[in-house]
Amino acid sequence: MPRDRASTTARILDAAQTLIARDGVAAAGINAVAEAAGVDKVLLYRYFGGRTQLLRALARERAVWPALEVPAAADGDATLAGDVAALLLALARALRENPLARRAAAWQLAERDEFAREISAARAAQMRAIAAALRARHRVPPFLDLDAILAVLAGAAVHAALQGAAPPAGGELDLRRNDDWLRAERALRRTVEALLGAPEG
Amino acid sequence: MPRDRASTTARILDAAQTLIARDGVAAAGINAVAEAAGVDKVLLYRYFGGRTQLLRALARERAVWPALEVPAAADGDATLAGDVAALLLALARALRENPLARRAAAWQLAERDEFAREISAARAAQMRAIAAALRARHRVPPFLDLDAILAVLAGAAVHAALQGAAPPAGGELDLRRNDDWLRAERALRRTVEALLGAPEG
DNA sequence: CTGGTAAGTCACTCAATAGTGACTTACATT
DNA sequence: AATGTAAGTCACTATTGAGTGACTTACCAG
Repeated sequence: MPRDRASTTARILDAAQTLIARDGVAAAGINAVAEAAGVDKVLLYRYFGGRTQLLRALARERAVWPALEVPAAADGDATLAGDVAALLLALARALRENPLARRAAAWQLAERDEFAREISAARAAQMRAIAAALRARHRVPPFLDLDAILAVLAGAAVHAALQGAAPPAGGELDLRRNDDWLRAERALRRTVEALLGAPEG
Repeated sequence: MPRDRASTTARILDAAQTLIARDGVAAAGINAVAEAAGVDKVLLYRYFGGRTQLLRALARERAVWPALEVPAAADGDATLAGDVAALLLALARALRENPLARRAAAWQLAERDEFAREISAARAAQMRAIAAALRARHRVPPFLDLDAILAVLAGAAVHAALQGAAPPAGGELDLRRNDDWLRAERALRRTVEALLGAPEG
């Protein structure tokens, strides 16, 4: 192990990320992270200050919340319903495929510590960006409460991704299986289209 | 403290319930529960067998997942959309007002232990009951994937209730406030009506 | 009144947690 | 070559977690 602060901090963050993705945020304790990184735990305190600050650094420097391609320019073909559906499906799929983001999302729903707040902030910023982009691209009818609709439907997307990571309890959709997942996606797409004006899907 | 097994076990379950409602499932450790119940921890092992079995007993004997009034008889006035909306809103409200159920729901989304499975089972059973009741009461058009729709929209309801228990990160809806909560409820109700055929709400 | 059973108490073990103080060693600058 | 600084190592504390063995005491049946 060379004496290289930059590579050491990177390895610490990598280790924390891996542990969280595999076993959840609670599993990323100082001792566990230090051991996984192959580094003395004193260095975690020196470089980050403690567990809280380690997690904060992780939330800020790594993509703990998935980044989405927000449609930017105006596009004559695009409909509000189509854009919303595309964004929500992209969100659901990103969470489904990114264990770190999934664990972070679950943590954000369950806990109230600083890490949860950090994730909430990233999430809220993204929602704001999406809402702004949609309003820039489309004329949103004034009777549509776009913020509330986005909050509710994004919740559905997030929830589906989280639920899909857990074994189902029988009789329900098994969102780990691809066919059931597609049924859920379809339901979500149809929902958006029914709500926001529907080209046939 | 009288020598009374029944009342002791009840106090243990009460204590576990209170701790979970206040600080989450992880806070309901053997030591913490025993202390909160005013009981020696040996009794937890004697009467339940260990932490895992304690939680299982709790899941089975207390209402860890909120019970809903599922509409039973056929009612000429009832519409599918109306029934679904009513059920989803009842679910969201029940979770919003029941901290134990909220913590359980969050746990079920985040963890994979036996307690999580127990909650999933209760949840899945409820969903099955609801779907069955709806099919008994209404003719569901064959092109509607009712199971998928219920899964996605119940997810939205659950997610909203969980999100509403956490402080918001700015710029978003604050679902702890009643007016924002009502906006979300409205969005959900309109969504259901748009999807399933809409009497004006 | 006696004895067995179950309720409750006490005092531990073992492992893992966060966090700290004191030390050694590499390395770049002077 | 001397030296200060920062990287890395070692050994420790204090707390908390789950779980167990051995004890005392209340109470009910005979």
